[in-house]
Amino acid sequence: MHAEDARTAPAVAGEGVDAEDDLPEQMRIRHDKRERLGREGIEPYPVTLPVTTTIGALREEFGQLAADTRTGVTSGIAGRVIFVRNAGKLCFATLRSGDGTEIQAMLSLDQVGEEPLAQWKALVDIGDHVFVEGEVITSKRGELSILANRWLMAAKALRPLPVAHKPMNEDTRIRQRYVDLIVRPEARQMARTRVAAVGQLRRSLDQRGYLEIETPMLQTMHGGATARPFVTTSNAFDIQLFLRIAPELFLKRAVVGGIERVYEINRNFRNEGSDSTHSPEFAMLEFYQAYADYRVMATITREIIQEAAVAVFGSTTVTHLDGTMHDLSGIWPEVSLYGSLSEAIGEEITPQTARERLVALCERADLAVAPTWVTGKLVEELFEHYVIESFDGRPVFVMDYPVDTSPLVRDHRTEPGKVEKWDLYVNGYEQATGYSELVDPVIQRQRLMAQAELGAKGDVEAMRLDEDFLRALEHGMPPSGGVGMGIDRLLMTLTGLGIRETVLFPLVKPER
RNA sequence: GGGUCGCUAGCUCAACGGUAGAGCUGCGGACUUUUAAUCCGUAGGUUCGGGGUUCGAGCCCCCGGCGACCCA
Repeated sequence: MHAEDARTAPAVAGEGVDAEDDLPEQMRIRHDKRERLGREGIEPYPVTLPVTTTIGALREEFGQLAADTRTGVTSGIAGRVIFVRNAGKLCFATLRSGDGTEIQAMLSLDQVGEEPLAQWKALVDIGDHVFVEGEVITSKRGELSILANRWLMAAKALRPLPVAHKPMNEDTRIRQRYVDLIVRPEARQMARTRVAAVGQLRRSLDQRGYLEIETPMLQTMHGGATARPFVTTSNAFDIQLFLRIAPELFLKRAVVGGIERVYEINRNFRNEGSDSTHSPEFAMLEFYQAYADYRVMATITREIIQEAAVAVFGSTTVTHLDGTMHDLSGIWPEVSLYGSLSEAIGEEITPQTARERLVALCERADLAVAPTWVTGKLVEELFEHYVIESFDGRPVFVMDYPVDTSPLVRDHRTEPGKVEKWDLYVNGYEQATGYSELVDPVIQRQRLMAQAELGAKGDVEAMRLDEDFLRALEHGMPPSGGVGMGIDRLLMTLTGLGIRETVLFPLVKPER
């Protein structure tokens, strides 16, 4: 009969009805309930509700009451229905607020009346936001409850929640984080852990006399890192713009200008793929300090990570979500990049080692080598292949990098061919990097010229020759140390989760 | 980039190439102290999309989409 209607009805007239009919059964029913609420004079989406307190506040004030207590206190609270237990003349529902605190609503025939109780049973689903007003009591089983004298819909949910007791598919969790946040306490906790950690980073740097600034995300020239940028356009200026890959060159301009301790926490964008440690957009802390070198910066980096751990866990021993404990206390070991690699492969590797030899070593290790790679890049690849696993996840500072992969870093004060740069590795990934910054404008120009040559040869990751940055350096930049630290990766270090769990709404391919 | 695996009801998962099922959720009923309530009854499907093989495809083959893991 329905099919008959659809066939004979005019297409336009039938459209709305068909769309409704195409909904899954459970959504259709919730749409019907929304309609019925309106018909029966219960606003499904009221603009305001007579809320008098929060679930958390009631928990705090009355959390310790003995079973079967009446307080004589009347409160109005709102929350999302997460469980429903309806009996004939007495209904229970667990309400939860956004901070995760919960309270039980009780609706009894004699308190709330026949029609409101029937409407509650018929129209309230798991997932709805409801308002309940009544006396604060504890049930016979001791559960803190509101014994309702009336209820109102706060917001009708048209989609059913997933089953609360089976973990959702990971992809769905990420794509529909709003659902993940509703059903999974760990997801809500991550949002708060992130705030705790980032807030502490700010306090740690503020206490050390740093000034937080914001530098351009839209840049006319990308620089400060070797990475492929996202390209966009300014219609008004009719010019090509880049989403920044790093704030480095602007923070250094600020140091030139006299902001001698400066930092920024903000997003970088790199036009690359994603995996469990990479995301095309990621949050980054960069901080620069005049009259400091890379060793000073390493110490500060260790301290602020430890302080973040204490802010989150109350201890420098962090507990990952899988229950494992990781000790971040004390001084972290340093290893030499070239020294540790030489030891690992049983052959002396130096900045002077011939390119052919390094290529041969890479091939022996089954590492794919691009013909454009400079010797430093080959050494870094070999290092990542042979050495990092031996760190066993513990934090390690890897010291003194090749000059040809680090165009913004000062030459090592004693070791030719190397620069004063470290990478901090934790759990096998790069957590932070620190430099003694290159401040000699003549050498910086040479380095950027070399980058420009690579770019001319087609290296899409090469840095550009930023004349304005060089002009700034030519005004004199004090000797400085600088650090870049991944915020998402700091959260990974603290929680043991993948980057897509530390970011609330990571970029995912559209579902089509 | 390469390899392996996965995609089935709102959710989590089954199903030898032969009538697509279960639990929870939903719907109807009973129940005034429940805690993932319980009991009885019941509905719910474009098996990721497109081609092919076959009497017959969720399953086999090809192309594509999305994802996970491993490798480089």
